[in-house]
Amino acid sequence: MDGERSRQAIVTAAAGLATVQGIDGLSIGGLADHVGMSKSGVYAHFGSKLELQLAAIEAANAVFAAEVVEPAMALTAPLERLRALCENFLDHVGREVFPGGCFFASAVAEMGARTGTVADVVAEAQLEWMAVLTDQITAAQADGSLAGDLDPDQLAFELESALYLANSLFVLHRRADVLDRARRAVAGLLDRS
Amino acid sequence: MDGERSRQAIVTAAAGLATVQGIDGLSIGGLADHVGMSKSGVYAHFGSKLELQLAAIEAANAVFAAEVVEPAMALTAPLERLRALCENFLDHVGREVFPGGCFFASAVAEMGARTGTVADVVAEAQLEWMAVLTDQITAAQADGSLAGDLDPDQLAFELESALYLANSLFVLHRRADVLDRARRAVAGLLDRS
DNA sequence: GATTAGAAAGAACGATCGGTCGTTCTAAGT
DNA sequence: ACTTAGAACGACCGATCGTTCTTTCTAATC
Repeated sequence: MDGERSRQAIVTAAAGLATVQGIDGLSIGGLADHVGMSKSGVYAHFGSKLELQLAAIEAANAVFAAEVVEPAMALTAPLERLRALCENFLDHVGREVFPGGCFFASAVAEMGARTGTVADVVAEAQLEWMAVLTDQITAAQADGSLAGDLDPDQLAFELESALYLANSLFVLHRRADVLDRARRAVAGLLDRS
Repeated sequence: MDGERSRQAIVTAAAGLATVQGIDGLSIGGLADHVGMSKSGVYAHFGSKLELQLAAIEAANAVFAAEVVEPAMALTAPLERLRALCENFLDHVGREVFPGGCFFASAVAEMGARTGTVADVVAEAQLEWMAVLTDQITAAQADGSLAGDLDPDQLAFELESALYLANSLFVLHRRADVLDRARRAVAGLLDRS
């Protein structure tokens, strides 16, 4: 039916608005105006605000997978996958897919100190993303393209830290050069061995 | 008078609550309950919510200066100041001075994509903090304790990225080992030359 | 002791919040 | 042609939001 298409439009708009107003600050009325529908028309697609929030997270996850993870995983060499993961992330931020930058970066910052289902889902998504990085690091160590004596979790932390700060500063100051700062940091981390 | 003391208590509580609920998500009624006053009693100290938010930022800035910046600046060697700035920050986060971690980290993430006075003040505070780091880097280069050919802004970015991610992950997962990850990253950046 | 300034309380305002309900319209099934 | 399911609407609910107003209490001033 036609309902699935409008539901998708609502959920995509919700994910974008959530990067600016927050997942919690997102209002159903404002979302309805943004997609040109009535408040109850939007609400009918979800039984509660919680379900809307979870659907928005799911939509953001799909966007992130399609833009960042999957194109990198299409490569074969682990080190090249790792480079692509970082570059795809920075490119994804720079293209301003969401007005507030990476959805999960803003979600982590907003929900980090809170409890509840949304916070749990966000925390789990963050762990999964770090695991994607760590997996490729250990694989790159196994095939000899990264030094075997380094700590995979430590390297993943240092890579993610550059990506994470670049996203925040790009959104805050709207200057593209912070993305290049992150690219240089990533190159420094991966080319050292 | 006694009014200044209660105003200080309100503003300190507001800064703490803002790291969990957000500067915008902070409600005056909830803040009043938290400090054991009536809503209008709290409100009387500030003419508007905007003034309350600005006062909370000012209070957080004072806490940050007293806990992180000033103790580091009491040292004399620029490189030791730099180390102390990073360590004081991580220690400040680990002691959970604010329940949501570093006030400005959450403020940057929340206000990054928005416009208005609060967003401007937060953005300026972030620039000032980065300038504190950069100043000590260039000073350390001048006295020979850091390599002269490295880019101060790049090193400041990489240091801050470790601190910034450590703060977010500590708040999100409540695991103290991410602070040690950041300590190792900082040591790697400063001991390389 | 009367006056006064400031701190806090209490009630109420318009607006908006998440959420509910009944209705209308449309398109497919029989 | 009649029925039915689903999409969307408009009106409304109680609660809470920021904000304003008036009142009460207290402590210092003259």
